[in-house]
Amino acid sequence: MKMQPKNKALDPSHVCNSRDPLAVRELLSKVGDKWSIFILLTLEKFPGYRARFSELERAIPGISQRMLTLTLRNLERDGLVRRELFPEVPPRVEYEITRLGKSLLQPLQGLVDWVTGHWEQVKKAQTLFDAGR
Amino acid sequence: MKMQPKNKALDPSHVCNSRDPLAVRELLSKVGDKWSIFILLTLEKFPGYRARFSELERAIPGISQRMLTLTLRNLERDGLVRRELFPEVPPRVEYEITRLGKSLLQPLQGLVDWVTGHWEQVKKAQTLFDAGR
DNA sequence: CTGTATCCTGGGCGATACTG
DNA sequence: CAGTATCGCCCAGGATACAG
Repeated sequence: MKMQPKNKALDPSHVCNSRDPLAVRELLSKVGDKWSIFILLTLEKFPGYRARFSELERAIPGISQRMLTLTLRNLERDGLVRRELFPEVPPRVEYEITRLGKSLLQPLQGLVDWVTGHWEQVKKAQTLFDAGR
Repeated sequence: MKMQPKNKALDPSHVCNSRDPLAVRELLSKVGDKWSIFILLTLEKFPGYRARFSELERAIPGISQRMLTLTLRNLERDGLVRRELFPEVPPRVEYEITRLGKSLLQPLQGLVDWVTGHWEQVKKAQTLFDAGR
């Protein structure tokens, strides 16, 4: 975490206090990575917000074993997901969204809704922009 | 965009239709990059949701000229930001959040609020996790 | 079944220099 | 002032093989 020098004369923090953005950026550096959203939204669809490793793997097309493990580990570390190991053979592991994780699902749903409602506009803006070179 | 094989027996899409996640992932691949959030949230603080290039540069500590240009260009392409060039010498350019962009600020504010309310818990979860190795 | 260990590549992004 | 061009580093993440 880097601290920027405090120069009152040049510091524009009276306009943008830059605390919110910093924290949100840190959140996005977690949940904004390639697979976290998929895992959270997929887990949400399972009964009891619970699924085992292999179920997630099948439910998320294109994810590699490696990235599923790593991303789940990060989500677990952030307290968004809980891991439960059943000592059987073959081993079974279940992942479940925590209360904290569920609380995050609501603002995320806000993004989902925005996309649903505005994606067309974005696409149109893009083609318009690209048309103008 | 890759299509997964359609095997009804194994396809768990009745559980997770995987359309929402795909669109949200695409959104996050834009707005979830290193600087977009900073620009949007910073622009929001300026009167009239407007600021010139150099103001943004000063208001966002650490951003390079290159990334400011590139990120602004992407936001403009997506229709989230409008660029206005005043043909003076020296040239002046102002950036303004569009209606579409403003509509995105609301779900983004949801994320900001979540961070504000839950960041402590995340940090605590992390130290707990790290303590257990 | 659920991971872990390596290797490898593409691209995001910073630093720097130059332009109208 | 507001860009564009070039170079180079780093690392997220894919492929593959192996392990408990």
